[in-house]
Amino acid sequence: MKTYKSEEEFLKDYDVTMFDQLSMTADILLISVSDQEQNNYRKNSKKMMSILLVKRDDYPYKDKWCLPGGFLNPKKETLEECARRVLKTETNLSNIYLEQLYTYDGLNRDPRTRVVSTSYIALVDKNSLTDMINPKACWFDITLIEEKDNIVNITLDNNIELLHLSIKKTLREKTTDRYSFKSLNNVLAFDHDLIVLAGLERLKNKVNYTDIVFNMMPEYFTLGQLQQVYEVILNKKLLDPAFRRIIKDKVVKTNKMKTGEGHRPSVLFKYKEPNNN
Amino acid sequence: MKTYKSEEEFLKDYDVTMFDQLSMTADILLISVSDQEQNNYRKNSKKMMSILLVKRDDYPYKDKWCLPGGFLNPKKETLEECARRVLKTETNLSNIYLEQLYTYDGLNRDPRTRVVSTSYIALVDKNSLTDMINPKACWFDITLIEEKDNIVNITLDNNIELLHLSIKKTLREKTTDRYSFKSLNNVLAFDHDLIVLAGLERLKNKVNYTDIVFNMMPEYFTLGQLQQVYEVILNKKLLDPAFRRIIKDKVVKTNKMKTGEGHRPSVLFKYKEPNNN
DNA sequence: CTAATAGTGTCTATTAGACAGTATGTT
DNA sequence: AACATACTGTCTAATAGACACTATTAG
Repeated sequence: MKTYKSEEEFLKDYDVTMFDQLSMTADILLISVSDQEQNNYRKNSKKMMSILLVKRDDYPYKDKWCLPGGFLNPKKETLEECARRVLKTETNLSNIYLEQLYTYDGLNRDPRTRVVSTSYIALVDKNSLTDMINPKACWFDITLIEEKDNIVNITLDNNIELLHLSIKKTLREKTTDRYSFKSLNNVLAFDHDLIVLAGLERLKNKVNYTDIVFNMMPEYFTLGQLQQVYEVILNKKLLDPAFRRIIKDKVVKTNKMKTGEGHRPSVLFKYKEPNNN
Repeated sequence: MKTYKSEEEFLKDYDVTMFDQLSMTADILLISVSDQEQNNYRKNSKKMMSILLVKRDDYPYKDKWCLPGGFLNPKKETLEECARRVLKTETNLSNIYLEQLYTYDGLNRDPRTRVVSTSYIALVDKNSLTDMINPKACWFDITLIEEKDNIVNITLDNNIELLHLSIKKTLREKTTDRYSFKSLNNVLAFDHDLIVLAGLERLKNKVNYTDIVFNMMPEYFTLGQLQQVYEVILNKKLLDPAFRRIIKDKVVKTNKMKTGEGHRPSVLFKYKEPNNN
């Protein structure tokens, strides 16, 4: 390999056709919270986080599950547009909340050729789109357990198959928040095990200082439902009065009520846009 | 489409040129905090944040300042390795703290061809490497002013030139933290105006819940110096007792002192690794 | 002595956590 | 009436903000 003494020298040598180029993909971690049916008519349905996976029907990684994703057309679209195009074909939905997560670029993450993937988190309210999913796509409920030796176990369940991912986290230089992730069993195709974990952690963090949860909520919701969504994302119980204090400025009461639940009805709320200053 | 019996067979047949390809670069926002000389011998030197820029001496954007960066060699290196290689040629330093910031992929961000850039934040203690900089590179002190109409003005000063960037922020869907950024005057080459702002905001956020500042500190430092660095990053004054409460678990007292400052000497501290659980 | 920063004690205000209580629908 | 959740009041603990005070060096 020729070595360059400066960036300028490197660039001077540059010729589009001379230098190797590469392919890029956009991969999407589509996250939602689903209701688990309850046997007791009185009880509220329990919530679980779930993500959408697609079964690969061709090589490489034939028959493995992976995140929806597709190759970027560099002439025509941005990565986010690419992600939206893929989501459209998978879920038939537009106007989904999308946020860039991380760019994965391991040298051998794709056995075909060098492929760099920019991953996106997408958030939806699953209950408002159940019937529009591509038949090859499937929702998996998530159970995430953090072992104390920095190993994270993630179980994915679609009621037919159970996938068990196991990922090792190693702390990096002077950060307290940056880890190297390594999948111990590579259950999903490519490096998608890592994208799943990174996405869930990002969501967990951002829930506390942003309003992104509301992208996973229907237009009208009860505070109980909202609290359950927070609880399932944060993976811990919250106390009612504290929760209501925290979200009281983010929602507005409506004059609608949710009734017929076998217990006291509750007021339906809407998301309230923050005043911008 | 032909079907394959194994991944090996598939890969043998696979043609890389089947998909459109593109070029990638890694661009680095190298941030440090510098001492501003004081006329009064008694006073401590004031601190300013500064970033490293390089003057382009070729087209496109000839004679404009830009972030150090370079094209990825897709056969041989990851984006982070590419960033480290570029940093090595610019600052002659290895072992710098690097963190992926964002992937920029506007269709026309580079007039030559489609180029997607993954940007990195790099943090250093500038005072321990002043003499090893590439002569074409130059440190610029930063002054950042947030106007109330979501316009951010950034002044970059290298004691010879003054650059004045102006960027408009527009809030996106249900987030409270995600903005679209648009440069109003494109002072730096490519879309580097935006990378600068995004990097500074990221640093400001992460300072509160991570230990990244210590990547910008010398091995031994006084709490006064550390506080000044926090203050210049957060762009506000902190109260001494509160600051000391917050960082007391992150540092260890040494038996060294800093003397000869025209006032009471202060104890030198070191960074203390957190216990991992 | 003086200027300037180093460093600490303590009061107050704000926020988070905990618990117990009341309210109100469905069956 | 009983169940289950909705919703609120209030005490306590923990944390953040503010201010005032003492300490210590070079010149």
